[in-house]
Amino acid sequence: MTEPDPTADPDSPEGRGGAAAAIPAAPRGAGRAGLDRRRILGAAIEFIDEHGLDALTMRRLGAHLGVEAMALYRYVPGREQLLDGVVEAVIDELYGDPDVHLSASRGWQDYLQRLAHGVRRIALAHPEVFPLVATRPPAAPWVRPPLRSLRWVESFLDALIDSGFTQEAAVSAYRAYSSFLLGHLLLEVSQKGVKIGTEDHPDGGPDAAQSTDLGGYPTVVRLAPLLSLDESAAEFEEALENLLGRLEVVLRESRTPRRGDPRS
Amino acid sequence: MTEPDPTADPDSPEGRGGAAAAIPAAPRGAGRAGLDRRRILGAAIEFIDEHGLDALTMRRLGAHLGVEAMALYRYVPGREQLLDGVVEAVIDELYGDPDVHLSASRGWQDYLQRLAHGVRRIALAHPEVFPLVATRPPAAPWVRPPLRSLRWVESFLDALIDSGFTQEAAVSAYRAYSSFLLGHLLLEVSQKGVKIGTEDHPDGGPDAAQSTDLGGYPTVVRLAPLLSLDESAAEFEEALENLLGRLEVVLRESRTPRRGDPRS
DNA sequence: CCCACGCATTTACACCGTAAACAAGTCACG
DNA sequence: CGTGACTTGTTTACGGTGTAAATGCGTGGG
Repeated sequence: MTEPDPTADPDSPEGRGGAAAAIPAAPRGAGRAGLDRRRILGAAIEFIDEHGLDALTMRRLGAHLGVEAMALYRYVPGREQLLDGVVEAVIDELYGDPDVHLSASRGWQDYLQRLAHGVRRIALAHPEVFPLVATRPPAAPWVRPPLRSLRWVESFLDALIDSGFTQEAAVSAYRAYSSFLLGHLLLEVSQKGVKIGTEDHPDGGPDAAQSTDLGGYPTVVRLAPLLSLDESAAEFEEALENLLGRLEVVLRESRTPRRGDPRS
Repeated sequence: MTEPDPTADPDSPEGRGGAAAAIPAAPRGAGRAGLDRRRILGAAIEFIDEHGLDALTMRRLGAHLGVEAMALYRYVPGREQLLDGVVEAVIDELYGDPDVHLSASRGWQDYLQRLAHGVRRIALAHPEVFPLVATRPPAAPWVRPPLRSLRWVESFLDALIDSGFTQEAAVSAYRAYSSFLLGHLLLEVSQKGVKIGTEDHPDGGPDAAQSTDLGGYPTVVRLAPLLSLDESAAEFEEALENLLGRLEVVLRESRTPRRGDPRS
């Protein structure tokens, strides 16, 4: 069952072997014994995925781990840093993804493509966590969401520069790529979250007037089926492809710095 | 003074007449008398802009208005809804922007361009508020950040459809446009917030090792000047232009619906 | 005059993050 | 074995938060 449906989203948590979904937080056999920073972060991610970000509380997370809230403070300085640790841990799942490489051994396009899908996989696996990635202030001024860790930025820049990009081009590519990834995934995740998140409308009135009155917006109403259609995967692919194409142009232009001779 | 510098960012709060910067919350002359939902929302925006989102508390906002916290509850159901009201109010500043039109009277490209810059102006004017726009769950499943209000979505779709886009093309353009705007502005705002936000490093050691050890990231270190360069305005313009170009292609193709004849 | 009503305050409560004191292992070493 | 230091988790306590409920308090109409 769940045989590989060709129309399925390749980055959705169900449509894949499960990489980048589970965090190997508690490799020990037993569950209860031995607190640990990794275990705490893993539990926090699990908790957020399950109950939402607002529900995460030191006390509740403690309870979830079978421990008192204050116990967490021995491994985490405070709640803010715990959240920082959460986004770091989530991003670190990239290292465990066999489809994402740190070096552009098969060309920069392959590198960027794999990286993008890896990040998307993470975003879809942790839709409640991902907004954190976008919101939390970055460590260094230029390391920005969603490629938070310096290691990935380094890898990104190296990959492009090794592939022939100038330094300027690599940096501008980093910016374009980051903003594309962040925007697209944030939007996609927010839509996902709503589609399943809030299904509580217990006031089942007779004809149930929708939340807001759609009265004055005929076009929106008419296009509602199209608007609520979920073609995220295809759109992502297309936008990504477009970005890569754009970068290719940049690269080609940057390779012939002065000579007006593309030689066709 | 502050004469129009050609290199200045046209969307920055200082580089402009001031539209979309001040919210006309309290048109009444006096300050203290008469609470009011608009006044509360305006004060909340002002407060967030000034002290950051985390600092916003019912009690503090009350104090800021010269009133007790519970007084706010007569005009706002609760804190969550207050924040919803804040993003709504911020987005509503678009209506007061003379450079942004609700209809594409001068062509859809002009419309999209003006809208994008209008939203950018708002984002830059309220960098602390804008992440809220991205994070808050949308009212309807398909009305998503950053074009939260149905009225703008309606206007957007109408503008494109009136300009010859098919319904499908208009919807997909809406998605591409939204995600572009959101991603770019979120990144830009987050970078802005850091650049000025955290200037507190009172531990002025002798050689002051930067926050994290930049040891293992030579490329990042080498490109730091480039990475911290702020060319947001130009990048925004370029990415926007590219998006418009892409949409133009979509439009052209969508105008020849079936004939398998691109001719050449 | 008075009283009802709209508006702001006061009070109260459960919950939050976290500082500080405390207890309960665990382990090295004499 | 005793004993002290160290690790780990708990208890207690405090100030702050969102908000329900009761309380005051002008101010205008009968």
